[in-house]
This record gives sequence, structure tokens and C-alpha cells, in this order.
Amino acid sequence: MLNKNIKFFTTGEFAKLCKVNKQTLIYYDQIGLLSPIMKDNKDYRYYSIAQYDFFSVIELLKALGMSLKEIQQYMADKSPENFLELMRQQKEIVTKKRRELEMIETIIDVKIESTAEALYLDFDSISIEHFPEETLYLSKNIEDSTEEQFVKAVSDFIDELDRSQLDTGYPIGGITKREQVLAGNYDNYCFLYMEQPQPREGHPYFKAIEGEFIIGYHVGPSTTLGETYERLFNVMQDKGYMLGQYVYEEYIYDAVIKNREEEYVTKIMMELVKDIKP
Amino acid sequence: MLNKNIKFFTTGEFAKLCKVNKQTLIYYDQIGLLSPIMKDNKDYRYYSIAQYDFFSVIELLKALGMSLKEIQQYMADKSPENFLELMRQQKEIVTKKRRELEMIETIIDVKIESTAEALYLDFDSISIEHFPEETLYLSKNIEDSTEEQFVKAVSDFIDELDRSQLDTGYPIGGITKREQVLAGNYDNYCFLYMEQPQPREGHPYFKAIEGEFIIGYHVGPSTTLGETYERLFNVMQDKGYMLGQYVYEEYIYDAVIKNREEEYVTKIMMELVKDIKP
DNA sequence: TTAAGGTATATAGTAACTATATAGTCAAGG
DNA sequence: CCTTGACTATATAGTTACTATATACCTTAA
Repeated sequence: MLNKNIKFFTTGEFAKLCKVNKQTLIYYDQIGLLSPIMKDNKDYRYYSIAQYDFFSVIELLKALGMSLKEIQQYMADKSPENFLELMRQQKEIVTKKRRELEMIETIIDVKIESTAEALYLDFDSISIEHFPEETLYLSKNIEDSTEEQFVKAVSDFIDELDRSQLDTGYPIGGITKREQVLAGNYDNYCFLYMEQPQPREGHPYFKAIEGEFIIGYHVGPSTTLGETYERLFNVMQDKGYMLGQYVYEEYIYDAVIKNREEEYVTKIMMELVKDIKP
Repeated sequence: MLNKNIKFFTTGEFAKLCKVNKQTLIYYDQIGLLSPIMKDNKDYRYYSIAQYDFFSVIELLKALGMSLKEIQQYMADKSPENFLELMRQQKEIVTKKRRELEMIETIIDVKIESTAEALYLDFDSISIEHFPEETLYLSKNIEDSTEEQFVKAVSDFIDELDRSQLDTGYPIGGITKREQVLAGNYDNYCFLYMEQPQPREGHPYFKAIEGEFIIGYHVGPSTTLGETYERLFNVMQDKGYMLGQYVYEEYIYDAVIKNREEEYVTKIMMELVKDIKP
């Protein structure tokens, strides 16, 4: 910043320039981070315009996530070389943060879209549809796992989605094998999955599904899932279909959206094959 | 999250699952944000797996920048409509944050570039160069302003850069008119400016410069600028040039890097015209 | 001369933890 | 049976980066 000779700012004026609370400047003075260039005999503070530069660097470093203490340490030992080093470090961090925000933005988009869609759904309807190929990211096999193993698997899966940036905002679903469903073990999932509308290269475990599906919604806690499954089986038989290999389950409304478990909505999608017998 | 039946976690176990400090869970219990599903007669806390769902919602909303109080309020009154509303609000906030980060990224780039460049500069050198067209964002006219008016103008200019997102990380420079420089009024700037490497549409006051310039560096406080100007004038005459219309001044090392004013370096760029007389 | 508006200091409050001190609980080993 | 180690609990204080409040002093304009 250029100096036109020296005009001083009072604390209030300088605070307005910097767009912060006056108390914040007093605080910075107290901790010795940014002290006014002079004080008069009444202890009034006076800041110079050059100190605005200093202030904006503090703001930048703060925005980069440095604590005031760290900023102070850096300020005590600054040089072009140190500044360069700092900026290079921070650049990486900021880029990473921006990518994360971009991820969150697309997740929010998905949430908005699917919640808005769900608002107009009739949860009593049962339909049969043809599903196009879809890419899913799968957890490791969790069939016949104990409760503890299941919990661990879910937590691992979430970690993995996070780490590999595969959390697309779609709900975590569960895949159950035909035999388990037929035996009434609706919660013995063999895999967890998350839909990947734009699958990225370099990740294993992707699986595509395509074909006829029967779709129904279960309202209420998972303990009463059986009732909905039975309704679905009835329609299935009426229409001359048999259960295919896998069943997919997803929460439409879960703990994020509804308070009481009785209001949770599970979407059930069962793969179909045409019954050969008439 | 999909439910498998009920297994309880102690505070320590649950804290590990959630990857937080045990005290944090106790704190959440105290403020009533997330209380264990049961306490035994010894006041030991027990959490259920469904509460992990609840916890991850808290984490999500926290990541979106909501305070625990706000989260608590939302949790008390969940509905698809509210969730949709929340997501729409958050989307705007996240987008704004991402834009800010993008700004910071470009500012960091500029700082890296100009600091690295300055590292290898010889501040005693004087050179004559052809400058390509450059776009500058100008302040309003500040010629002959009083100190107070100057301060006001600087502060307005900074505000404007902020508001219009035109702070590119380049130093704020000052433009002085030929006549003022010839009269020795080196600090009677007529405009402040900031370089705009990628000028955006929809902003007035842009100005392009192009032509021959003499470039020199002044080391020390602005009070001794005159000495450097004289050196520059001598070289200029030797080479058969005359002063053009404007002079541009910028700080190279600002308060970010050097503490003491004697180490400030001002870059002086004077527009040239060829002297007609031999 | 009094009111409005500025300055100062000192102190307490805030959010969201985090750390520490003290004490009770529980299972295993000697 | 007693001790040890690893857990649990509460209560209280500390942390960061402010923010608010109370009280007092100073300046200027009506």
C-alpha cells in the first residue's frame, strides 16, 4: 500500500476499514499480534494505513486456517523465502479444501433432487419397471455377519467412501441374496452399496444391474419389513414373475429427515425373472 | 443406515466408533443434543447403533457450518420439507465458500509468482522495457486530495475491490501524472490501481497501458523517493528519452514480508517517449 | 452545561470442545 | 482378599478468538 504522508486512524475508523469489531483490534493489540503504530498520552490508539496491509495478511492466513498464535510465530520471523514456502504449503491445502467443497455441492444437489422427488411419491404404490444399467460401489461381503461385524463393516464402508471420495450423496443401500429373502432374512445383507452416477476410474468392486424390477415402499421400522415384502410377493405372483438374484433396499426417509422410526421409508427393489410355468 | 438388531456401546466404544473424544459425547449429552438411549443405575451411558445415524447427521450439519444449537433446533422439527429447505440454504452458503476459496487460490498464485520473481531481482538495476497491454482497475480520481480524502479514497477502493471480487492479490499501485512528477510531487497520485490479469466483464474503469517504460527500484521509505527518481531521470536523458504521460508505483516487498520500513522496495515504472531533439 | 459520541480498561460470557482432578466400578492375578 | 489396571462418572478449569458489558474519561456541538 502506498503512503501519502501520514494520516492516522483511530481504533473505530481502522476497525471500519478492516470490517471488524473494535474489540478485535484491542484484542490483537493485547496479544501483540497487531499493535497500533502509536498511542497518545491518553492511551488512544492510532493506526497507519500501512498497517492495513499487515491486517489483510493476518486475514489471509486466518482464512487459510492458521491460528493467531501460528500467525504471530510466522510474523516474528518473516522473509520472502518463508513467505514463499508458506504460500506453497497453503496452496495445496486450499486446493484440497476447494475440492471437498465441490464434492459437498454435488452431494447437496443429489439430496435436493431425491428429497424433492420423494415429496411426490405415493408410498402405497407398487410398480414394475425396467432399470437401466447402474454402477454401484460395493462394500466387502457382510453376509451372516454378527452385529459387531456389521457395525464395523458399515463404519469401514463409510470411511472408504470418504477416503476415496465416492460419497455421492445417494443413500447407502443394502443388497440381499434371493435365498435369504425367500427364507425371510430380510436384514441379512450381503453387501452395502452406493450409487455412482459418474463412476471414476481406478476403483474396483463396481457392479452394474439391469433388468426388470418390482418397486415398493415400506413405511415404518425395519422390524416390520416382512409385511411389505409379502405385499410385493403377491403382486409379483399375480403378474407372473419370480424373484431374481438380488434385492436392493434404500432408505428414502431416515434419521436425517424424520424423527420417529415409524416414519422411516425404505424403498425395496427386487430383481425379477419371468415365471416359466403359466 | 440400515438396522441390524440391538447391541449397546459404552461411551468409550461409541466414541471410538464416532471417532471423537469421549468427553465430546458427554458434552453432547449435557447440552441435550445426543443423549444415550439408556443409563444404568451407576449412570453409565449406553448408546445404540441407531444413535450412530443420529451422530452422523450431526457431523454432516456441522460440516455445513451449522452450530450445535441450530442443529438441535433442526433435529427437533425434522421433515422432508425442512430438510429440503435446509439443503437449499446450505447450497448457497457452500457455493459462496467455494468461490471464496477460488479467489484465495488465485491470490496465492499471484503472491507466489511475485515473491519468487522479487527474490532474483537486482534492486540497483535500471532497465528500459516494452510493456504489453495490461488491464488495471482504477480508483476514482484522487489528485490533489487532502490526507483525509486520500484515506477515504483508499478505504473506498479496498471496499470496492472486496465487493466486486477484484482483489487479485497484486499490490495496490498508484498512478502519478507527468506534471506532478516533474514538479517533484511524487506522492500526489491521481489514481490507485490493481492489476487484473483476467479482467471480468461488467466492470467499468478499466484502462490498458502499452509502450516503453523505464523501470527502477527504490529501497527505503517513501520520504526518500526523490533520490531514485533522479537516478531514473539521468538514465532516461542519457538514452534519449523523455517522460511520458504517467508514472506507476508499486510496493514489491510489503509489510507481509519485511517489518522495517527501510526495507520496503518500491517499483517505479515511468512511461517513456522518444526525445525528438538529438 | 449537557448530551451524543467517541475513547479506554477490566471483566465476564460465548461455542465447542479438551484436560485434569477426584472418585466409583469391575475383572483378573497373586 | 487385596491390589492393579482399565474402565466409568462428575465437576471444574482451560482453550481460542472473539464479543458484550460496565464503568470511566475525553471531545465536540447545541
